[in-house]
Amino acid sequence: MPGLAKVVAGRWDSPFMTRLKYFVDLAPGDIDALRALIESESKVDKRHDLVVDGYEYNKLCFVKDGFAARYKLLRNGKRQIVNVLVPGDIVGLPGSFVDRATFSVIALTDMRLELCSLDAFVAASYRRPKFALAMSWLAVQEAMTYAERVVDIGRRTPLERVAHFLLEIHARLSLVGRATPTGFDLPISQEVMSDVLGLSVPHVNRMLAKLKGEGMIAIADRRVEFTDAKALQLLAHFQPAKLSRIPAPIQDKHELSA
Amino acid sequence: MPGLAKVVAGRWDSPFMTRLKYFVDLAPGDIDALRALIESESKVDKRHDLVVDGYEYNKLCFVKDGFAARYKLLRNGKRQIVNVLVPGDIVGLPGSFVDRATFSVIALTDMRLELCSLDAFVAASYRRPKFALAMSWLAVQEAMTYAERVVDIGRRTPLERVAHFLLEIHARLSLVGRATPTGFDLPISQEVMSDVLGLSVPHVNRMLAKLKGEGMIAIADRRVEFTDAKALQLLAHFQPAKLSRIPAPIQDKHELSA
DNA sequence: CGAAATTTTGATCACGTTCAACTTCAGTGG
DNA sequence: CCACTGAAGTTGAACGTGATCAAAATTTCG
Repeated sequence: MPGLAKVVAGRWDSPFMTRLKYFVDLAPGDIDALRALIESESKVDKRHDLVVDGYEYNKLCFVKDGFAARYKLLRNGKRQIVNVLVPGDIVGLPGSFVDRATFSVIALTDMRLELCSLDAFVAASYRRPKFALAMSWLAVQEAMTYAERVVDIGRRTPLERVAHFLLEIHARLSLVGRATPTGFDLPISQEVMSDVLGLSVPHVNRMLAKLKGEGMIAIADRRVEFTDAKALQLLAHFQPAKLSRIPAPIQDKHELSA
Repeated sequence: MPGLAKVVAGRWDSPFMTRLKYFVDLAPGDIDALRALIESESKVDKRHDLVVDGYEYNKLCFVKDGFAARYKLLRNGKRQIVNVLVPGDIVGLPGSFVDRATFSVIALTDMRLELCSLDAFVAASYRRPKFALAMSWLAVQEAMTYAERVVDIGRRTPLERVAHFLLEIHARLSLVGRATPTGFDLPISQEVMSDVLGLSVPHVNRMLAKLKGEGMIAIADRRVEFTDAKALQLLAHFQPAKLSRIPAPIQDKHELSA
């Protein structure tokens, strides 16, 4: 709703598609097939659940717009968010691959989604193995995101954690064209951040204040600007991982598209 | 070397294969093709590196025997282990899917490995899409393991963490037949455990002592026995996630094997 | 405008780290 | 057989960080 991203979109501007193109060659036929998998679009309002812990869920559900959080609620009332979903991410990864989802997903903002059933995707994968390979790559990326968060929470100081988180979100938003080189909109509360980083709300607040005080970031109106990206990266020890490309099948060269 | 596991193996007893069978139907032809992908076997001694952070690595490398740890070393000297690899796990997941590995892997015990190049696997996947789908499922499982660890470290108490870790390893070893219903061999030091759980060594020691004191576990000679599995599961809030099966392609029914 | 959510600040305190010493045990050579 | 060595496990004391609780300030939204 806020007039932030003026995405000069093509007819079918899907952040998911944008993400795919970084590591897989998609022939026109592939793109059409992928498009055909999208059953429908839907909107979900802020604060509404997308997936509930313990229920079956079998949609892939690509995020077209908005933010969401994948989390687990513990019986002591505490909540841990394992990942913040941004445009291009898949809601049902990993939830749709198990009998009963073990994590819930909640919308942090109003969202636009593209629905796709996992069964349909798998069926398509048998005809186009490339799709299944792409799913492997996506799942690997998901795993790496989590692994990095484990390091964050386990062994980095609270200040480093906050810095690392901001850099990670920025990198992921950049991939789908939702960030400028030095800043991005971050429409999430500090409470959410604290549940991502395993800290208390007051402490997140203090760490953010410290980053501001040291001139590394500026926050205004839920927009983050890196005022000293170099220092921030040094502090957070941030090293973005780049997925390798999926090798093409060894066959007729002339079949490959430009 | 310690004469603990007398694996009465078949001709080709691969824990990796065992794991696959839980979620994918493998026809005899599939099994042969998979077998053909194994280039060679190799051994790695305890304390030796399998993957080094920052280097290219393009093998999948299935663990046949032994334990390893995937970790990251921070510049302050701290180490965070993001996952303990057990038989049936894949060393190169996710390391081989990125330009340069962002995590290192070290052998915690002497190991036996089955080598398989990622390129060969991908090539095979184009002919047998089922392989690529299986890889997706495996990567998803890896992601879920990490997600659970994030919850562990972020919001569970140290006592719960230790309990949860023991239950998780037990569940994973059970899947590949390396555990009894109530116990398993855990040939890793408390220092390793502390780096998995984001705790200090003395504190891990205290928590283990507490679990023993409350009669939930018994440890002797690097073997863990659950003396009160019920209480342990309650404490850790352990809920094992079960992968769904990969749907078969929609075609001639008679092609399916028993 | 009123109500609710969020951000900010402060004071206190418990938990888990840190550091150190000591024990235990396996392996090794005198 | 027993000292020597190094790795791993155990215990204790002191300290500091970040949680907790509480309250105020600020913003958002119905």
